[in-house]
Amino acid sequence: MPELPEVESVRRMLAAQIKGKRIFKSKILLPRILKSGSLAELHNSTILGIHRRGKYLQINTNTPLSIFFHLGMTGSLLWDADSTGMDNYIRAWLELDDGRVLFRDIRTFGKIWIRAENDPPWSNIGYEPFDPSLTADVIILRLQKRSMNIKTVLLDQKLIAGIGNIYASEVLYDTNINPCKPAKEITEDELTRIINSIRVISKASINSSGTTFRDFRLSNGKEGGFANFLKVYGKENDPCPKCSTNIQRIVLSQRSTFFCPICQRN
DNA sequence: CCAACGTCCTGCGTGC
DNA sequence: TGCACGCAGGACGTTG
Repeated sequence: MPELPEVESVRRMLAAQIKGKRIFKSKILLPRILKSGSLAELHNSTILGIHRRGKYLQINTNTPLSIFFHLGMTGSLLWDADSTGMDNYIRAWLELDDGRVLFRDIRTFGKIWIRAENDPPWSNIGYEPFDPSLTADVIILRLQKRSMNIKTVLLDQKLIAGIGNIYASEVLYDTNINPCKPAKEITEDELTRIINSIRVISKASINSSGTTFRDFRLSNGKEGGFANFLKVYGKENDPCPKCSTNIQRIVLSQRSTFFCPICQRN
């Protein structure tokens, strides 16, 4: 489940692999992943850069059009220099000067859009976690309108962009906040701690090239290293690193949620 | 506006 | 051993 650190890790590696190169050809193997436009519109254009917004990636070209990607659950963008990466899960590819970018996606929740550079597919997307203008005081009023538990609200991309199921659990564990706590009861001080923790954990994860829990791969096909540093996600019945109580797994809004019942009592 | 829940999809783990 | 089934979840659509 590529979240902000995973998408950012892909962005950095892929940028080094494809920046400045020309798109000669392309192929969509699974048409329903293409949500707007046509890759053919980008043939003979040059890749100028690659950007991230939340969990979205945007490849900018020397035309008014960009290619936007969302990796969904199991999507990956792979740099395939020697044409050895083709398999049954490749859903699209771009042929560049000296290799291919493969869009590989097992569960096919990923999406591609060809749209104007300044007309992205996201709407009402929330703050970037590293945006300095994101402070507790600017979103506390919106939080206080939500009766839903804080863990589920952290997954809402319209509030803060980029948090997914893994980091929502990790951040609340780091801040000793119970995932079931109604968002409206979160204090401004707690929200400040949450924002800070999102930044610290995201940065640490990016430094390890993200979390490979099962399917995530970097654009060179390798796994991210942050799974070794997860404290609670996927750790049901393992001892809490802080107090040794068994980590619990519960389901909130149909999503697995992991927490320490002692450290995160409140 | 918000919440609840279904939908999409395929590999894998479980249980009979 | 083999097969059926349920689970995993990001974003969005529908319903209330």
